[in-house]
Amino acid sequence: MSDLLERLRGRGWRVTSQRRVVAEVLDGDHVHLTADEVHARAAQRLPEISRATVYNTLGELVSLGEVLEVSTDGRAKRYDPNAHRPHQHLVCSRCGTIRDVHPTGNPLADLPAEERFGFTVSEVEVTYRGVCPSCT
Amino acid sequence: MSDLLERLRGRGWRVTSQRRVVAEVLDGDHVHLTADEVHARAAQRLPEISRATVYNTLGELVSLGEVLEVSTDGRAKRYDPNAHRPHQHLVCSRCGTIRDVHPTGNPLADLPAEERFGFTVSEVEVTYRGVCPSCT
DNA sequence: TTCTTGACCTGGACAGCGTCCATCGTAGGA
DNA sequence: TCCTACGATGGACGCTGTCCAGGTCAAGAA
Repeated sequence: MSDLLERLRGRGWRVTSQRRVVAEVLDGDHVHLTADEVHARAAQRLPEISRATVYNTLGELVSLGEVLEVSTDGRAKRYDPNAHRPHQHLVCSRCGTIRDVHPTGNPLADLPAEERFGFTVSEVEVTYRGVCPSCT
Repeated sequence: MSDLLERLRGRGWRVTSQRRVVAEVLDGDHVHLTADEVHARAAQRLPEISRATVYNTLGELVSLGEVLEVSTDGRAKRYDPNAHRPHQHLVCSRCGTIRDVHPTGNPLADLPAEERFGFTVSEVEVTYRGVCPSCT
């Protein structure tokens, strides 16, 4: 994640303290924070950072393909920094915990032509649901 | 869908005109209405029906397993009356149209034990995304 | 280092979706 | 027909996300 800012600077991004803090908050594995959580953590380091800036920065990171948007519960969207390794999600139905998982096989191949209704299908998103060890 | 009301009455549901209208609106194939759309259509037949009642009724139908909740876009949830035949969804990224589809294979089997992190996995949700014929 | 400027940040207003609650109405059994 | 508990109403409220006018500052130029 440290070279993320360099990559963005190379694309003409102005590197500000706000953007740096948002990028730092989104570092790590199995990170799936809501915009509000990102804002709360960013505000610990930069108390005056505004909600609008967090939303803007997250939106930019998503358009640039550096962060994925995940909505597993129909409530707040979550932001997943693990955008460069394809993966799916495993969600606990009780507590909402999310893990990145790597299924075998290619679900795109499982959709026969006669089930495509003329669509040009380009993506598949798989969400596994169950109960995590702590909630069992 | 006509026996739905009978089934619900058998479970102790009080059948009111509001619940009947909501159930009727949700009849058909490839129906994926938002709560607001359900309310608008219900109000054509029963002008005084309230938003709260529509939300309550939809929530009850979901808990009873008669209707599925689908959130494909992170915005309003959609309600799918086709709850008794397992299926997945194909969504147009441009216009948002949703089709029910039936992939081959069993995605649950594609998640190896070492990728389950101790979860008891019980469900999979697959969303295919692409561009529909009208938007091409 | 200082200057300049346009991209960026801020805070608040606003909109969409959904929930809650006190009160009123009514389905369905006695 | 009457009673009553379950359901409907609608308005207030909360959360998530967007937009905007005005103030601020990163980074290149000199």
